[in-house]
Formats: sequence, C-alpha cells, structure tokens
Amino acid sequence: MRDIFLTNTLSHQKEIFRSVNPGHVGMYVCGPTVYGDAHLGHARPGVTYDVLSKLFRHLGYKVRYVRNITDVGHLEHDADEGEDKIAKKARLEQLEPMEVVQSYTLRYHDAMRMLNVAPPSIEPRASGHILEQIEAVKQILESGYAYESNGSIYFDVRKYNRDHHYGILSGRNLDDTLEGTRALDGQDDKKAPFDFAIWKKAEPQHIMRWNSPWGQGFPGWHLECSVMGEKYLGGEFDIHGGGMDLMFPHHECEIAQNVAMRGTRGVRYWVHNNMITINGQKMGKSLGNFITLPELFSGNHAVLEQAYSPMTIRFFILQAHYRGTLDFSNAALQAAEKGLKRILAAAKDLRILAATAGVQQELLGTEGHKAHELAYGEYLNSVAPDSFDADSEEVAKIASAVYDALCDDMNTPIAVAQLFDAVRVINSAKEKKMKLGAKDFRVLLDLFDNIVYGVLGLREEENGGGKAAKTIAGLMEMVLESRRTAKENKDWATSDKIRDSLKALGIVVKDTRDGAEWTLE
RNA sequence: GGUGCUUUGGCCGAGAGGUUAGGCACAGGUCUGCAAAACCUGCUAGAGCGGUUCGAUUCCGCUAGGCACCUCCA
Repeated sequence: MRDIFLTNTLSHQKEIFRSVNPGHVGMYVCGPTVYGDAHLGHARPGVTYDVLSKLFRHLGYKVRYVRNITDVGHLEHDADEGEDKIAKKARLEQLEPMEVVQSYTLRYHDAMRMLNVAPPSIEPRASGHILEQIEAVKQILESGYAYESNGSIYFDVRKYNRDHHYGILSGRNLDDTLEGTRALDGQDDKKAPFDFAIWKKAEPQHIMRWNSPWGQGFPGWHLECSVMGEKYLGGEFDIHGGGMDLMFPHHECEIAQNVAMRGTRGVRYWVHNNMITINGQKMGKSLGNFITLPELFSGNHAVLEQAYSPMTIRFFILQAHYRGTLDFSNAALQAAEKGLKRILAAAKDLRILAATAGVQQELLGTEGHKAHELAYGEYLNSVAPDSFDADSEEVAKIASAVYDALCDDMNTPIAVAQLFDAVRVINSAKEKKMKLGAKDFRVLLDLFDNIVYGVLGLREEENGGGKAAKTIAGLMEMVLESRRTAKENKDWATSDKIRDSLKALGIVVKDTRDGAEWTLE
C-alpha cells in the first residue's frame, strides 16, 4: 500500500500516516452548526475531507467517517454567555429549535450532494448525545479538572495546565492566552476567564434544556466532539479534521477534555483546512461577507457576475492546496469553470477514443493497473513493456505523478496540473498527432474513473439524463443530419440558422473534422 | 499587545537550493465556408535590503505590506 503523508497540526510537520488499526481509518470532522445556509466557506472542509476519505478508500482502507451536526450548545458572542445560535434563530423565525435544525440540516445535505460530497458514515447530532455528554461531565469532574459553579460546570484550565499543556495544538502557552483574553461581563461564575463551560445552567428563558445532576441545562459546545468522536471511533482514533479557525479554542478544548476523561489526547493526526477569503479577508458569518452555496449556484448575490455550478466550486477548491487560503473572485471562478470543462470534455473524448480503438471495458477492469499501490519505478515497469509506443511512458508517468501528489499531503493542485497533461495527451490522440496503445488507454481510463470521477469527485453537471437524454440525442441526430445536408449544398444560411437556434436552446454545435458534435451548456 | 502564517508573472495558484508547475487571459499559427473547440508556438514571475552558497524565487536576518487565531465562525 502506498504511504500517505499528512501535515499534522500537532507537530506542525508532514508525517507519514499510520493508522491505529491497520487497514482502517477513523476520521472525525467538525460539521456545521445548522442555523443558516451553508456558505462557500463550508464547501471547503466538505470537499477537502470528502477527497481525503475517498483517497483512503481508493487506496484500500476501510474508512469510518464521522461528521457531526451541531444543533445545541453553540452560543453566540462568547462561548459561555451568548444566546444559543439555534434558539435565537428559532425565536426570530417563531419556530421550534428542532424545526430550524431540520430545515437547515436538509439544506446542508442538499448543498453537499450537489457538490458531490458523499455523506459521512455517521452523522451524529449533539442533541442526540446528551446522556453521553452528562456522563463525560461527570468523568471530568471526577478527574478534578472541572468545578461546579452556580449550576454550571466549568473546565479548570489553570489546573489542567499545571499537569498538561493547554495550548499544545495551537502552539501557545497559557500566559499568552491570559494576556489576550478580554475581560467580559457576567463571567463571575468562572474562576478564570479562559475556563470554558462543559455544562451550562439554563436560564429561565432558555428553550433547549435537559435534566442533569446539576439541574436543568445544556452541554457546552466543545464537549460534543470529544464525546461523539470517542463513541463512534474509540478513545484513540486516527484523524480529526476541521477549519483552522476551530483550532483554538475548540480543538484545544477537545484535547483537554479527552485527557481529563480518558488520559489520552484521543487523536493522532489533526488536519486543518485553511479559509476561503473574499477580497483577502476571511469569509465568515460574523463578518457578514459570506456568499451562501444556494446563492453561488443561482448567481443571486450582488458580488456574483454569474451563477457558478457546484462542480465549478468543487474544482475551484481542488485547484488550491487545502492548507493555504483561497481567495474568491469572479475571475478565479470563471477560470476554474473553463478548466473543468476542458477536463470533462477530455474525459468524454477518451471514452470515445477507447471505444473506437476497440478497447474493451471488461478487459480494462479485470486486469486493473497498479498505480495506486506501486511506487513510481515499479509502476513504470509494470506498464511499460511490450506493445508500447514511445509516448506510452508519458501516460504512465502522469498517472504515477497524480498518485504521488495526492499521497503527499493531499496535493490536489499538483494532481490537477498533471491531469491537464493527460488532457493534452488525449487531445493529441484525438487530433491523431499521437497514438495510444491498449495500456495507455487502460491507464488513462483508470485514471479518470478512479481519480477524476472517484477521488476528486468531479462529474458532468446534472442535466436530465436517462430517458430524456436519449430522446434528445435522437432528436439531435435528426437535426444535425438536416444541417449536414444544408452544408453539403453550401446553404450556409440554413446551416447557421440551425446552429444559432440550437445555441439559443443551450445546445452548442461544433464542427470537427469527423462531423458535428454537440454539447448541452 | 501575544502567537502563527504569508508576500510568486495581467489574474488564480504550485513545487523544488541549480532543469517547464498548471489553469485562465493575451498574441501568432494549424484546421475551418464562418464560428467554436482542439492542437502548436510565444508570454519565464517570486515585496525591499542584506547574509550564507560555486549558485537562491527556494535557507537565514532585517524592513515594509497582508492575513489568521487570541470572542462565535469551516
């Protein structure tokens, strides 16, 4: 099996990945708090960890991917004093909190589906794990790293920091944290400003409340991830992902809770995706400069020059490395749109070429190439000999480079760059400027199936399909036949009229050496 | 104020101490009734100042700008 390298925030280094249980990967990612539509920023972790899980699966790992839905305990303004985000939205819209949760969860799912983000293996909700969280609070109290104050339970950060390092993940020490912590009102219950609530007493007006040994209340935000991660992945699991903005305090608190509860940090590899920016600034709800995914897909937002398809968004994200910031702009999205179109067009041409060359799909499938498990040199040897043209080595090299890139800290931009080289090869073959052998076809078809469609999750935009598509294809054959006759008679007026009319319907006709082709825009 | 990151060609965005990133845009060409697509070719940048080195855009220091976290945020 190929080695995978990941940058571990805990060590600030790229590390070789070794799973707790050989052949299995346990992965937890912080999901959304469902009190509003998902925005472009949410698409980034969605796509990033979707690619990571698909990569592991393709390489032969069995993956359990847990991504939570936060539906309680996430407070505004200050983690301990603000109003619950869900409850506030419910109050404003005169709904039950769980109506808000249901509605935005479904909308989140829709957006992810459109982005071709596969559902996680398990999608637990905080409100469904209140009992477990109460147990966790008890355990932390027993450990001595928490105290009760006026019906709420707080984590005693200073005490914890005496025995362990609070700040190990974000690379800071408690003194620095203390300096930067603002003096906020109404925190008299806490011993220190940096203490965080693991259980919060519900004030009379608070809607979402549960019984506990400490009276009616609700769990603290940081606790749910510790609890659900352990429940579904065990006390020590492989990967915890999320946005960089969650590193502190959210993930730092998770580690502290884990240590207090079970004496282990609980997670081997912390993976953090960077932010999407707009005009160089982070796109965020608190800044109010975000564009929601439905807005992007429909083009219905002041800063958008046009609508951008879900696949364009996905490709846009893949063209940057997950650990770098990615700046939104219309120009960048439009560039991504065109580049994606080229790759998908080549994918289609590849199938046609392979079919024309008589390469049989079954034959391709049974043998199966080994690019994903062999190192570069071995792979070249495995595909290089016999019926190869001089160009064939290039194809194998490209495929190998794609795998190398993906396994090297999920370097999707390099993988994509390599794919464009593959596109050039396919186009050259299409132009009959290059010949591809059976193995070339096999490698390329596998590459597109496994990587482009598989791991990277790119696909043709959805437009009907099925029976309707067949009917359209038949109709198009008729229409283009008429146009061909017109052209043979040099009746350009008619042939252009047909082409223009089709264009108006969103069907683009291109004349090639081998006849007319058409695509739905 | 503390901590960390960053500064690449018209735009977006990579990697590597010495050999083309890639995409988009642009220019010329091939093909074509025209158009589009495709193909070929060109466009060779790395904030400023110093240092290390045979050689730095890549390492180190300083200066300037930007960003993130330190309050909820993917």
